[in-house]
Amino acid sequence: MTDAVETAGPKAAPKAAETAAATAPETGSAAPATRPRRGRPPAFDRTEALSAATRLFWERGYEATSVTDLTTAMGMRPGSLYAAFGDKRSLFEEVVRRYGTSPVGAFAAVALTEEPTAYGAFARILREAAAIYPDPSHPAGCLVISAATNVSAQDAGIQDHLRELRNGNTRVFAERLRRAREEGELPPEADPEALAGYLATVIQGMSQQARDGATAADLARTAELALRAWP
Amino acid sequence: MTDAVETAGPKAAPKAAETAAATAPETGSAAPATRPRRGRPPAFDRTEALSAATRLFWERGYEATSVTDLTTAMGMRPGSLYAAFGDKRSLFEEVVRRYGTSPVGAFAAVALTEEPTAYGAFARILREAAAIYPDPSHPAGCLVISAATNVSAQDAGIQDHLRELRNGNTRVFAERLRRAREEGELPPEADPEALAGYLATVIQGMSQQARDGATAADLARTAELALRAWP
DNA sequence: ATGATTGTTGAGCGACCGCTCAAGAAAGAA
DNA sequence: TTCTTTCTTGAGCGGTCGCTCAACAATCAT
Repeated sequence: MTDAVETAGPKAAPKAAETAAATAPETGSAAPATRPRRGRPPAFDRTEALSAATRLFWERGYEATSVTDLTTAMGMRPGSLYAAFGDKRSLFEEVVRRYGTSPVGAFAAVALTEEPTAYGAFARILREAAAIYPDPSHPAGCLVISAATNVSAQDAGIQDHLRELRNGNTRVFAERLRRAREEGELPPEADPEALAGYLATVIQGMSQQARDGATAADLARTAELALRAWP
Repeated sequence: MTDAVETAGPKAAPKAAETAAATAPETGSAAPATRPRRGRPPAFDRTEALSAATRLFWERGYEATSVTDLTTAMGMRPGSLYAAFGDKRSLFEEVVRRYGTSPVGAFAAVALTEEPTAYGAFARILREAAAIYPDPSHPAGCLVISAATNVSAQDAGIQDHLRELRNGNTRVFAERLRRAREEGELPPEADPEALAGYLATVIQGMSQQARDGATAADLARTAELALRAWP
């Protein structure tokens, strides 16, 4: 349950960060690029560091994860972290962006594009959620759903950001269901918005259930029951 | 969605607090009690203070609510708060206990005891959740579901406490559904545990949806769709 | 009156928060 | 080599965290 529509658009260079991104936009063409950078090379692997940060934010949430927690898990001192990622908030946003393009974070969008029917797509989404959310190879549930539910007033923007991602997903659901009704897959009296809200509700509930210890088998049964509401 | 079975049992006097509780267990019988206390009377109304604390914890969660936030909203200085309620954690636990006995927090337990059929009980629970969770007279959603989802390692106990309340409710759901199957209301092939998990999932999802801005009308449609999965 | 009891107050404790910065280290460029 | 560039390091900034405490205030008991 995360961004179904990946907005890799403007981005408006935050301030720092984004140093190890560009591989070779200049330098002619043929060579496989990766011309050695200029100064001292970083002592950390950016991808691994982001994975460690993702794990922490996913497990505890934004505010409950301190910069000390992050530097310890990422194996770097505060100065390096701030030079590489900007500030805590920018790091979190980069984590969320990366999560949205990962298999675990983008499974819903993938199912929507790959499945020919709406029912096929949403059945697959619910069943994959049941398998992914309690998977022990990562923290339980969905990062976008659970990482910024308890925030103080000064970090309300983070909460709003994730909320907008969630509500955006629900809108994408509704869009797909409207199309299904137009194409005759759903009966004319079906209510796409209501069905989208229901499916989002079940998915978000499944994330919470996984965090409360529900197993993949538990959630699979929930998914099958949820599908019985299909018009 | 909170404690369906109210455990007003042992309690084991925390440390401080509980001062304004006993009204008149001694002093004979007839008089309407409330014999004046001994020392200086409190300058605050305990119920009002708890309501203010409840609102804050409900809205932002346990860790995101600071003691400064609490003292400001409750109209008292730190010393008074600690003398009256113990510490922040004890205050939160008292808030949760009180929430569990309030109409908003106990509606599920009430429906389970008042409705003769399981379907009647769970239909009422879903419909009342749809009306209560987005009610603007209090913070959105359910305090037990959303007040301790993001906590640091040192407050994991709070998270565990609320999780146990949630899972306890699911067990009460399953118990009611097992009875319904035994009594023939549900077919023999029905799976009470699975149905309980599904209903808990929908309810927890509805709480999240309410916090994301879903209206009572939105959630009412979700509730009706969810009920279509009933065996 | 005086003492006992209970509650309020304001100052402030140690710990941790997010974050910064001068100094040093490791690389390519000259 | 020396310069420039990039990254790391360790110390530590101001601020907020949860919480405590001595002094004072308001009530009942005597």
